[in-house]
Amino acid sequence: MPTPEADPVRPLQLGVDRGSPVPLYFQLAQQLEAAIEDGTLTPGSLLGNEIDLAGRLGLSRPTVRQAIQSLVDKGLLVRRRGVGTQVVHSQVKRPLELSSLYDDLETAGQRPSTRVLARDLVPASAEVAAALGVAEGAEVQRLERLRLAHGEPMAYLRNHLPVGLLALEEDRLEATGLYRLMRAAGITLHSARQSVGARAADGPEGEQLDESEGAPLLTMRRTTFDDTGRPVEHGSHLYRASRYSFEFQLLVRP
Amino acid sequence: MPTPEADPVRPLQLGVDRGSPVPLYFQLAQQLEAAIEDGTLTPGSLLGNEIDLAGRLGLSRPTVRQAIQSLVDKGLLVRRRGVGTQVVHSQVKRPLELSSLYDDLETAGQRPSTRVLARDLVPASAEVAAALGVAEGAEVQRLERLRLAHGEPMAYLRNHLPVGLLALEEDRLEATGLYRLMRAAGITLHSARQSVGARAADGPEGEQLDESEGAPLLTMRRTTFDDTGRPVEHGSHLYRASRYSFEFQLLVRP
DNA sequence: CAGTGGTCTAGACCACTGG
DNA sequence: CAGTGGTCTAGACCACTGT
Repeated sequence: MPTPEADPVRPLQLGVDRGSPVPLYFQLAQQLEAAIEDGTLTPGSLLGNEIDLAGRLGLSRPTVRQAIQSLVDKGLLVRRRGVGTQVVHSQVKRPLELSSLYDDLETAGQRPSTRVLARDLVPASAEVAAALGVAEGAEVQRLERLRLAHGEPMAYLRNHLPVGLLALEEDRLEATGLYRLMRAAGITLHSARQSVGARAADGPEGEQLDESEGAPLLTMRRTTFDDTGRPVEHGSHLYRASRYSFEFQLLVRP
Repeated sequence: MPTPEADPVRPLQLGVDRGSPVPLYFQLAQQLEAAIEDGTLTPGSLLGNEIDLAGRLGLSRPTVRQAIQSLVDKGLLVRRRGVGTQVVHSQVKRPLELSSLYDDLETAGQRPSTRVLARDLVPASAEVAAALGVAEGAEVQRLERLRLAHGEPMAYLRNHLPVGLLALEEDRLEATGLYRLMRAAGITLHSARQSVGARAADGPEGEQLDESEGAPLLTMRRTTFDDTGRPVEHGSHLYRASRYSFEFQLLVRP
């Protein structure tokens, strides 16, 4: 067996700008990522050892390691002790953003729109209370929307939010997604816990979504947290299975 | 508004064993994680600054930072410049492992079992070829199994693997999950790309799964990659929606 | 302003891999 | 055995936060 794809760095132009406010490790990471994306660094190729790379760039080894580590975390590089650092073999697409259905549809060129069905204060059910960390029966904001693409219904969205977190203005809700409103309000979304299942539509649900009774629906419950770990939203949504599926990526943490 | 929950470290017993082969930063991270889990470090409490912590433990600051950073990556801590490091407010459960249905069921005490329906070599379909990175029509290993819990069918599992990757012995397939076999064979699973949807069962599917025709089924397609980015498995599975849903966590990468 | 985390340096020794 | 990444140290300066 030949040695693993020997292919040290060649026409690879690396260099950092010490005048820039962008951290050096980040500049390096960006350049490496770009080189991987555009094929200058081919899958399987070795990166050359950290010490040389640091010397060539005029950086210290920890700084170079920080850049490399960030790409390892993204799944673009693999490190093996005694071997070296190589580019992964197949381009593993990056994990999906925590995005809203609205953004997903817009990205896909589907011309999304929203019809607000309800927007009021209600007492929290047991499920909502547990998700948002409030007392059962305490007031929470409720939001029910129908999401359409090309004028056709795609999903029935029901959300609950802590009171006072966000001003929900109807015209803005119809023009964009909930997550974008949150980000615009200075909320840093951090993580979400989701549960995806399926069930048959009952009569009224089917009518709202233009499906017949008994048609399969995708169900999604999601609680979203900000960067301090506080829950900022709980959703319980129904999607037409004929029109929508969830795509996502799992990463194994070593 | 009072200052954020003031609560410096008090009865927290930290200390590292320099004789241990376990890295110092890892020892510290484990102790902090345990303190968060058992409530010694309460949500919102501040950790005290890194310099002090390092001095108190006889470690350097970078080592302490490495420990803290690993917990930030896990979503257990939040750092804010000028403020400090605090424990997140709600316990965000850790992201799910890349686990097999078999393990999930076993963990839930559901006594899983497996019936192997097919185990042979077949030409790759377009979908399988694209997922595994082989030519269309090239030979791949096929595996079809019925997964049961308490003797009741839960899912119909169809997998395709590159030839020669793994010896699939029927008795071992019936006693455990595919992922555990892979790990035992020295394959390091790294990431997976998934797509989850729903559709109605057709006649034969319903019969296999003990559901009537038209019953909602959860569908899952998944391609799994090892740590070099090479695809090691592609699955196309059907789950009884009445018995199963997917739980997972999304993390936003800053 | 004082205090925090964010970045960076220039070394060191160790553990593992491969030939 | 030589070469790699993994870990660790003891400093330094900067950027941001709150009062």
